Parts: sequence; C-alpha cells; structure tokens
Amino acid sequence: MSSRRDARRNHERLLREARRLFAERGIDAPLDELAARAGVGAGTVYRHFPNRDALVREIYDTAVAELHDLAPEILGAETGWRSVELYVERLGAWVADSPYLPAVMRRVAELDPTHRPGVEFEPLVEGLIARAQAEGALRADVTAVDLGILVDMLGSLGQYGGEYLPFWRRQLTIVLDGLRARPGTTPMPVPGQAFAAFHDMSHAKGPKPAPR
Amino acid sequence: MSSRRDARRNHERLLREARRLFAERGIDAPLDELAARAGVGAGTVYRHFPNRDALVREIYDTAVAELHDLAPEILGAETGWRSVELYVERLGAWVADSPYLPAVMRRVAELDPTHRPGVEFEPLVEGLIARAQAEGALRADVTAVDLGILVDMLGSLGQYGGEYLPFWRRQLTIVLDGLRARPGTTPMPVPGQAFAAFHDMSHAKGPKPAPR
DNA sequence: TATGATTCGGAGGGCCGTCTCCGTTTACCC
DNA sequence: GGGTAAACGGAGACGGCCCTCCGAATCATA
Repeated sequence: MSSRRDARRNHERLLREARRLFAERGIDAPLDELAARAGVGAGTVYRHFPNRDALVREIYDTAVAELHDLAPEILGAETGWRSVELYVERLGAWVADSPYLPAVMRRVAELDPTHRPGVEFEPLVEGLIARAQAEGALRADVTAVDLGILVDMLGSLGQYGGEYLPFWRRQLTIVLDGLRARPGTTPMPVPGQAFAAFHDMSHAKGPKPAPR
Repeated sequence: MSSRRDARRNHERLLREARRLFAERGIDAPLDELAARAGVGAGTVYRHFPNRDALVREIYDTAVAELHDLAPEILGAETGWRSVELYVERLGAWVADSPYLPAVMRRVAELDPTHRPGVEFEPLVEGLIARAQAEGALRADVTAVDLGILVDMLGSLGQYGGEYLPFWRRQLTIVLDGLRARPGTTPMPVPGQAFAAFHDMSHAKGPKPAPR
C-alpha cells in the first residue's frame, strides 16, 4: 500500500470501476476503457495492476472478504434450518447482483488450480447442514456441495440484470421448498460428492481455458 | 446449399467444430482456430459464414430444430405433472451439456432484440402448466416463465464440465420437489411475469453489450 | 478426359487491445 | 516554500485476430 493519497484513491477507483465494467462488459473488457472510466491514464492502470490477472485476483480477494462478513449472521441463526435458508439466500443474492463474480472465480481457478476457494468455510457449512438435518428440517440426503451448487445456480440468474432481482426470490422459494425434509420427498439419485472430489472434477480436467 | 460435395462437407465440419470450440473456449474464440480444427483454410470459414454472427446464428437455428424434436415426447406425456418433469429434465439436460447454448442465445438476442426465441412454444408450455396444476400436482403459483428460468438455472451447471452431468440429477431432484404442490408449500413472493414482460426486461434495457 | 465453374488455402493489410517508456506532475517531508 | 521520490498520463510499439484477395486445387458435367 502506497503512502501517497492519490495512489490510494486511484487504486480504489480502479477496483470500483473494474467491478462495474466487468459486470457490464465481461471480464475481458478492454483495460483502456477501465482507465477512461476511472479518469486515469492507461499507464496508471498498469502501475497498480501489472496485468489483467492481477486485477482479477484482487477483485477476488475483496469478494472473499465480503464472504467473511456474511458468515456470522448466517451461522448465528437460531435454528439450523434458518441457517440453511440464510446461507442459500444471502450467498445467492450476493452472487446474483455481482455478475462479474462467476467469471472472476473461474479465472482465479484457472490461474491457480491448486487453490481451493473457501476451504476455510467447509467445516462450518458441514456443521450447519448437520444441525439442520438433526432438526429434521433439511432433507437428509443433501450435502454441502449440493448447497454450494444451488447457490451458483441461483446466482447465475444475475445474467438477467438488476431489474430481475425482485423476481429472483420466486426461484429461491422453489429451491428452498425442495430442500425441506417432508413426507414424499424424492430420494436423490447417485451419491453426493465431497468438496475435494467436486473441486478436482470441475477444475483439474475441465475444458482447457483459452491461453492468454 | 451448394451442389459440391466438398463444400457441404466443410460446412458440416465447421458447424460441428464450432460447437466444440465455442463450448471449450467461449463464443469469441478465434475463427482462425476454428479453421485449423476443421482442417480448413481461413478463407473457407468466411466463404461459409460471412462473419462470426452468421455462424452463431446458424448454430442457433440448429438448436431450435433440436428443440422441436424434443417437443412431442414432452407434450405427449400421460399426466400433466409428467410433462412438467420431462420439460425441466430434458431441456435442462440439453442446455447443460451444450455449454455454448446460453452464450449463443444471448448473442442472438443482442443481434435482433425484436426476435423472441421460442414464441411458438409459449402456448404449449402454458397449456402444459395449466394441466399439471389442474391435476393438483404442480404448485399453483408457478408460471411458465418460472419454469423456463429454472431450466436456465439447471442448464448453467454445464459450466462444471461433462463429468458433472450424472450429479446434475441431484439438483434436478431438488427443483422438481420444490415444484410439487403439497401442504406447507411456501407461497411465492411477488407476482410472476408474463413471457413478453420478462423478455423486455432482460433484453431491452440490460447492460449494454460490448460493441463489436 | 477435357472444360468451366466453384471452392479452397493461406499470406497479408488493417484494426484494436495490451503494455512500455519517459517527460511531466503531484504529494510528502523538512 | 524547496527538494526529492513517487505517481501520473498518453503516445506509440507490439501482437493477435478479423477478414480479403487471388492463384491453385477440386468438383460436376459431358
């Protein structure tokens, strides 16, 4: 972190505008455009972020920090089921109105395939699920990975733009109802995956990313 | 359609390789790469498709044709509920294992915002839903638009690659259970949208696409 | 097999985005 | 205020991709 105020200000500005730009035009939007939006010269962009990947990486880091901020409320709910609700709703909404997030996550995973985002949260989520299942409120065959994937699914609706967000809760309702333990629940096919197995499957041998 | 056999062969090959390439590297992958994969000169690509959009458009057309092929089985099911199940499952799976589809759809919508893909199916889907609701099997507050969005959601899981497809049915199970009419179902918030309203909202005033 | 029309191949022009370089400006410290 | 180190700005070199052009190759026809 620089000691000069203008440098800090520009850094902030670039990050903020980058999130907006990436949301609007995708993660490969021209960085000259970023410079223009931030009211800054092209050189300044590259002084702060040696290349696009560094920028993506820093956006990723701020996102992880936001995640940490969400944790206490979710984990501190009165019942396990309420925690599940909050988990799916808060994270889903957070992804849905940050349309740049999925692309950023994917890119970071490409850059560093060994890095598993959110490992530190895994035991917490496992515990949260166990609690809700012990209450008999959450269907017994659902795993932490399933829940994470449902959040991704809900988050993908961010593609429809901000005006869609109010309607987004409709799909949320359906998913949550599907998660509830009830008589007549359809058993889930094939066994669920562990975090590590899912991670390896979706990254290690996925389609090769475009070389950059 | 040309009368020369080599021309037809190259056209097929280009379409096939384009789908694979777009699936792996995204819809903006270099067309020179497409030429290389198809074992063809760059000039040949542009003889068959004057530009990238023409290529995207033709992929879109073949996708719509595939959709038409799916219709009879879905609509011909014995019960309305079974039709709903088949609709969500078949279309969801179809999108999920064609990772290029969402981007292609989006691009076509950008190219021609007046064009509403699948209008001809709308009354069919409405009827299908009415039938399942009349049976008391499908929750009463769900709309055709909701169902389409759920298919998109499920389809977005194609991002995890082909190895994920078997596990995909787990999320499908949850969504279908969430769609069932049952005592204790959570009412859906905010009224649902009509097809046209949803289309206008998600295209007409969405974030401006990158100029090309 | 000969002929003519059609398609193919791939080198290269032009454009656009990335990133560097360095003269100019700004902020901090005394 | 003066001095110095750090940051800024933007022109332009560079590279990659889109698309064109035209001589070479291939196909349909007789």
